[in-house]
Amino acid sequence: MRIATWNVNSAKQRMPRLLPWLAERQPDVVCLQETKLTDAGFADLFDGPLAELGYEAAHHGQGGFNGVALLSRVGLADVERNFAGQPDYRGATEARAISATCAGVRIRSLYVPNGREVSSDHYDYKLHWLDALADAVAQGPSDVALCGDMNVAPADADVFDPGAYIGHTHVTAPERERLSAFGLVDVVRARWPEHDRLFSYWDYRAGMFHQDLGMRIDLVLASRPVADRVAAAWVDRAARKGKLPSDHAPVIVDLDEAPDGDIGPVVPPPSNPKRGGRTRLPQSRD
DNA sequence: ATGGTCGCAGAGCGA
Repeated sequence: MRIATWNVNSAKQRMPRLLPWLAERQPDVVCLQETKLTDAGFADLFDGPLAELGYEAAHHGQGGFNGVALLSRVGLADVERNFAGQPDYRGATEARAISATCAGVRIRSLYVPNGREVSSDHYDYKLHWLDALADAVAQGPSDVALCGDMNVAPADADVFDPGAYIGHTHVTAPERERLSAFGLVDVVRARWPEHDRLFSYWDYRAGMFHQDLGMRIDLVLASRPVADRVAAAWVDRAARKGKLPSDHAPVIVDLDEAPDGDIGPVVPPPSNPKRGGRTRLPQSRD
């Protein structure tokens, strides 16, 4: 099963990139963020084309800002908008989370609040939002993947220059502690532990993408049973190139088949016949 | 090239 997550920065503007990308990459489950559409607006634009490509879709939007969606061609059960205990911002619930069960995995498409400035009310909102999400995830099923724009770079290797971010959001200890507190596996980092160029977001301004001056803030955080199935995990940089790109690239994760509980106990292989003494490798006799 | 990137909205703000 292939899972992808992509902050598209307006699904309407990204439609000419998104639909061909789906056809090319063939993800089974797609988490979208920043659709910037109402549910009706998303349905009008995407229901037809997505059905054509074989996807069911669930969208949670408000129009203008935020907006998240889940696309699936392997089932989309128990769709949940927001999450239990999700905090409001200045009295309003924002469209930043949608969840569903797809092929046995609880998938959450998340757009974590930006935080704007350290010591702003938006930063406090971000930390509370992550705390509440951790509580909700802890109450949920054991096979889970949090996918989306976390607006936190987990480590210094996840920004192009740690010095450039001193005093900024996305890299502070409280934000990073919130990510760790999920107790989940950052599957792209786990797959590429030494890489320092795994960025998923580059500012549109000043040729940042061209110079590869980015951040890795789009993550797939998986519970151990799901992380143990990861066969591939990568950032699809090609989707950030060319005309009318989002400022984020998609993250793609391939999972092997879930272990099947119905096949019974594994039968041990027959033991090797005794040969008397140590087994020897074939010797060349030239 | 006297701007500087987008998107939403239809001015300035959010990212």
